[in-house]
Amino acid sequence: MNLNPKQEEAKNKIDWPLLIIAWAGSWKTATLTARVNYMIRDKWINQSEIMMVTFTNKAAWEMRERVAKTLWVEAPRSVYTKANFPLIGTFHSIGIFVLKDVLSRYLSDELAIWLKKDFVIYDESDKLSVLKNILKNRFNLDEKEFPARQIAFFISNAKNNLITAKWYEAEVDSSIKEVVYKAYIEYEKDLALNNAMDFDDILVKTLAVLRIPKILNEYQERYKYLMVDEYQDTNAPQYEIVKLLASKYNNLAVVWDDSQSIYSWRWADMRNIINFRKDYNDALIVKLEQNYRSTKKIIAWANAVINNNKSGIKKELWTDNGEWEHISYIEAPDDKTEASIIVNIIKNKSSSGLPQGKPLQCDKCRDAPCGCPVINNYKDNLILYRTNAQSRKIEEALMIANIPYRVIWGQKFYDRKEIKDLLSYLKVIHNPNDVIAMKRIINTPTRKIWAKSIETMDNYRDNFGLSYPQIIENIDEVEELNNWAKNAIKNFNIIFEDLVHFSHKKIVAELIREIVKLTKYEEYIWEWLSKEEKESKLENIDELVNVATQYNWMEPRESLAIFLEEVALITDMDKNDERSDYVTLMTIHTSKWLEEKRVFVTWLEEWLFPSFRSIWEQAALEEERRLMYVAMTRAREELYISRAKERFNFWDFVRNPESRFLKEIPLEYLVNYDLWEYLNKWWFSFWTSSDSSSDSFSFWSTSWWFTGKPKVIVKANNDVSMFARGDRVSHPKFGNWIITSLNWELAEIAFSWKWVVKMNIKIAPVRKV
DNA sequence: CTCGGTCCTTTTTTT
DNA sequence: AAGGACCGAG
Repeated sequence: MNLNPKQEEAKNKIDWPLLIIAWAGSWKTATLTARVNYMIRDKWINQSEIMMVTFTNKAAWEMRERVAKTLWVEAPRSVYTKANFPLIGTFHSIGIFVLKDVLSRYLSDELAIWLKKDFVIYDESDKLSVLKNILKNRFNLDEKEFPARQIAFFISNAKNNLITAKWYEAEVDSSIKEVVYKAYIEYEKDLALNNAMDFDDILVKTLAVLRIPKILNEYQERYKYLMVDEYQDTNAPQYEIVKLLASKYNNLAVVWDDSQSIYSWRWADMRNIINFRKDYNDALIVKLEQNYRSTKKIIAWANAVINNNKSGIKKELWTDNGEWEHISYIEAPDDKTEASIIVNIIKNKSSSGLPQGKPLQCDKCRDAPCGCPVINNYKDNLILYRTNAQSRKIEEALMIANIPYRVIWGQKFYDRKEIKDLLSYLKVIHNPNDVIAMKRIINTPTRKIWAKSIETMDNYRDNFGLSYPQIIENIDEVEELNNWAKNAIKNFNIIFEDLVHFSHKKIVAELIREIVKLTKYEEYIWEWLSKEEKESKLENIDELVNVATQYNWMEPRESLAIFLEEVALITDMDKNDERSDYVTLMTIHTSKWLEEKRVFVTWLEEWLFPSFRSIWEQAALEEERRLMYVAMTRAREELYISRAKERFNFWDFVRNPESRFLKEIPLEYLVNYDLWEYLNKWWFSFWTSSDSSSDSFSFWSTSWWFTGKPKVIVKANNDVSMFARGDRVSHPKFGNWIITSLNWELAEIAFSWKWVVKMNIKIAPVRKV
């Protein structure tokens, strides 16, 4: 790929502070790749002296891929690979990398942190259960008055502003902060006792370690060339980390775009750029303003919207691309119609659904529209919304139309009970001090170790400073427990020790299987679930094993440790998809790293987008507007924006005025979608397509997690006479419903008391309960 | 006291 | 979907 002069300039300045202002679609990733390649191939810089920080793991993966390609080597699978290759990862993964390295070479005392090498990472729910325990059992506080979530928020806020528990006292100015202060101290104690870190700690501890001159010096010498992408979304600890690392050689390049800063709620601080300018007042500034992604009309629109923001640099994004299609505005009467219209547009524009599936794709079109009669795939469509919960209506419409899709959620897969259970086993095997994990699994599956026994052990732990494994091993000494309880605990210990033993011999994938076997986890699932749920849980377990096989090439205990670390940071969106043909749905936040040929931006109503939480405050509102800008600039060729006059939201029907962002868009390119003509067609096709004669009709479900493979839940062919009005039916996706009306095959099914959905009961994957 | 079943609530955005 | 509250059975 040829770089333009600006990109070339950014590529060549490698031994000087550099600020790359790179606006949406300016091929900054390509520029960064070229820059790394230039360092290595032209300037003979040692590969392992280069560090690049990305915002997501997905971006890191892609970056490693791209860099590897230009170097003709295979891309390392993770940050941890010891090969001679640049270190490319997120702040969090690099932080863990640093901590592990340092902890293996120094004693914790020297580092002035309590962390030990086998630390674990607590996710949001682990964090909450630690806090709940503190608030309820130690402080005896009412959860309504002092919700754990809120306390967690304050603590997180403190950490990200680099305020330690000890120093928090100065912040106390209200009764809630009084509680926060006390809880913060206890919380830190608990983490230390469990050798655990939360997400914020990863950054804070990394910074703490780098503040030790000797260690800082080591790292400065090791990584002399630094690059930070998405610099506008860095927070205080991240800023400090970068500043320290770069302070010796000053070879720091940051990529920045204030119009795409959408993470202030995670304490991203836009002022970091001001600090950067102060720290490096001689930095070279390069502006990449040419957009290679979108059509002229889309760019003009996006510019118009973003320039309504008072703060930030004025955007002068431009492009050489053609004008192409107008942008369409869909103003639907209600949310169901909104979803139907979108789905129908996709259906009409896609050739993938055709029975004989024509050969797809013109090679030229991959990079830019070439004017050929382009054939469209489902995968060319990206549907965006403000919050995860908004995917539902669109999913329904897609299911009815039999279009494969996948929903990308932030985390989800690792939030599922069965996955958390199995991971907790792994965590306890890895680090027996992990109390949260221990408590989760000690009685899962049920082995009659009840709350009372656990409470007793907790007391021992608190009063004598013993760890759970120590207590369990010497359970006979615990006087408060009767023999019956002791035996239950001993039985657990037998399994546990077997597993620990096993973990030294076999890799983590096999260890997971062994856990399922020894704990009789399948039987446990068997007992309390319906068939579909059970199957999906078993599939999830298989998938977990599948993911774990990536670590097969390592030593057993190493595979366990690294698997756990990566799992803590991985989210749903990080997994590479296999380019199968499906429509993708996700939040705008998640979409930041990608682009698509045809993009739909939905729910453009006041209160929803911009969110009702943001409209009262200028700064928050401007962030919502940036979000709109990000959404629009994802589109390469076609952009649709939609709203519904009435919709079901927050458990009620609401009518909100159109979003202010709509009014900020210049009318000249706007086309109103022809609703009425279209609606007639749609209803017609809707009823005929759900005709019972289509035997091969199958429902595609969400398979938002890991594999990215859409899969068939049910090819239903129900006996309609089985159903009657008033029946309760269960749907694998939507749960239990009630049939409120039934007209031949067409049923109206109610979820809660107000929300009614029509579906064809013969083919819908429902069954009677 | 201890357990297990049922009903109710939850939801901004994610490393 | 899953944790918490609540209640009835043992």
